[in-house]
Amino acid sequence: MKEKLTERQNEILNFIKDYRRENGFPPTLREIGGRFQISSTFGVKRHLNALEKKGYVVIERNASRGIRIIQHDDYFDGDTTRVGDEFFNKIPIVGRVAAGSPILAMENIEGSIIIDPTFVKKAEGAFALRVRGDSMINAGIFEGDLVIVSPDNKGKSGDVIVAMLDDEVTVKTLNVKKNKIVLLPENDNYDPITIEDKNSFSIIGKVKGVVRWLN
Amino acid sequence: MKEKLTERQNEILNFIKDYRRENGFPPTLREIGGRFQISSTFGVKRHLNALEKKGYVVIERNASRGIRIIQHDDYFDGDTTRVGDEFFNKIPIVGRVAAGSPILAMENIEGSIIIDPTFVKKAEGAFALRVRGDSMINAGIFEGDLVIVSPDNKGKSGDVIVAMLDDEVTVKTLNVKKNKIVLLPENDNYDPITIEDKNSFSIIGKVKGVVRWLN
DNA sequence: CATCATAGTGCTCAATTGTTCACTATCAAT
DNA sequence: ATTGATAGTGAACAATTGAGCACTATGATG
Repeated sequence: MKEKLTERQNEILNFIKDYRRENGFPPTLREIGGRFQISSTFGVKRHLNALEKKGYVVIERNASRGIRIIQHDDYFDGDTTRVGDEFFNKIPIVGRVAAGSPILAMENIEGSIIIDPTFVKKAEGAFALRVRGDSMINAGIFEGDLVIVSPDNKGKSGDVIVAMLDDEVTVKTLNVKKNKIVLLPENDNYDPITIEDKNSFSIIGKVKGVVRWLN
Repeated sequence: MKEKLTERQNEILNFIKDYRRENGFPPTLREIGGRFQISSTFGVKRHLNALEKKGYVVIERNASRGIRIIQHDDYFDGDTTRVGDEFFNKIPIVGRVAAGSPILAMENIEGSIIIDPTFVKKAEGAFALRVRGDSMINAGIFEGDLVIVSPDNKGKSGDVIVAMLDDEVTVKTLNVKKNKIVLLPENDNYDPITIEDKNSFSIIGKVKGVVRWLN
């Protein structure tokens, strides 16, 4: 079993994976540093050393961009299928969530959908949620749409996120102020929701995509 | 169409692919030269330049190992893949369409996307079109979104369709009146378009879905 | 409080790597 | 016979990139 990563290390590992998928080769130390405002290559190098020690990557000594990513086992099991160089990706569709039940509980699953693996990976634990209500129409998210949710990413201010609020699942734009969390609907008929009781609130994940089928 | 490679160029391209698959990153000029007993990096570089000119790779200037391998998919046959009992579906993404060119011309294709075969089948000749402009925001279709288009289905009144109008591709709601075709934008800032000259107008297909990726 | 792991700065240095030049050689096609 | 595309040498140079050191800071833990 692999050792657990710190928050920072996990961010950096994900950046390396994304970069490599987009460019076909891994980033340099300075490119990683640039992304995270780490001005010293040494700071970055130590993160890589930590990732290597914990078994997530292998670093080629003195080689530029010499980062080998070690695939997690769970990348290959379950519903991710490898065909040649491509990964096909089947994620569950969550329909109406029964109050109090874990969102991915069997009773909440209404089916599955294949999603391009360029965008979300099964390894991220992504799932699709069918949207109820019209509170996000100004963001182009309508009743019945599927939003693709990545629980690995809890979102930052301005992101569209899925949250659990008083046993209900809701899609809103996240707005973080100093000491205050506000959920913004994207519909003038609804008011922003200010989080008063942090115990009855949690962020499930960031919305990474929207899928709609007509007729 | 891609130009033919020489024997040597083909060997080198294959080596780069193999190297990348084994190591997770592309080789350096000297590593390529080492494999083929080419002592000068310049000799190797010129092979890469040739590969780039012929459209097989893209070289990142001054970047170590900066070799991007361009995938040459044949979009029009053999891209439905069977895995077990499931069919996976890869359809081309059409970006900006050059005026006067057929919409699926190679120069218009910017990539491909895997779509759940439950919704659109390759057999329908479906493709994805990247949306330009904001004329459909009230229908939840934004600039940059991908609309999934089925050319088998020319749509009926009330459907969102993709049409070719005066050498331009446009997404609108179709409205058929007796003896008149009107294209309705879904944005109050735009006016409906009444088709006067049927020669400069044709329906490409019906929009069967919308896909949007955030960040 | 002391200790340890994590995280970062600013800097130097060495190694790696890409770029370019002038020159040679082969082969196919004009 | 001359031209053009391909293929390669050897060297010098510039740019990128990784490695390492001394030092600072924070939070968790015992």
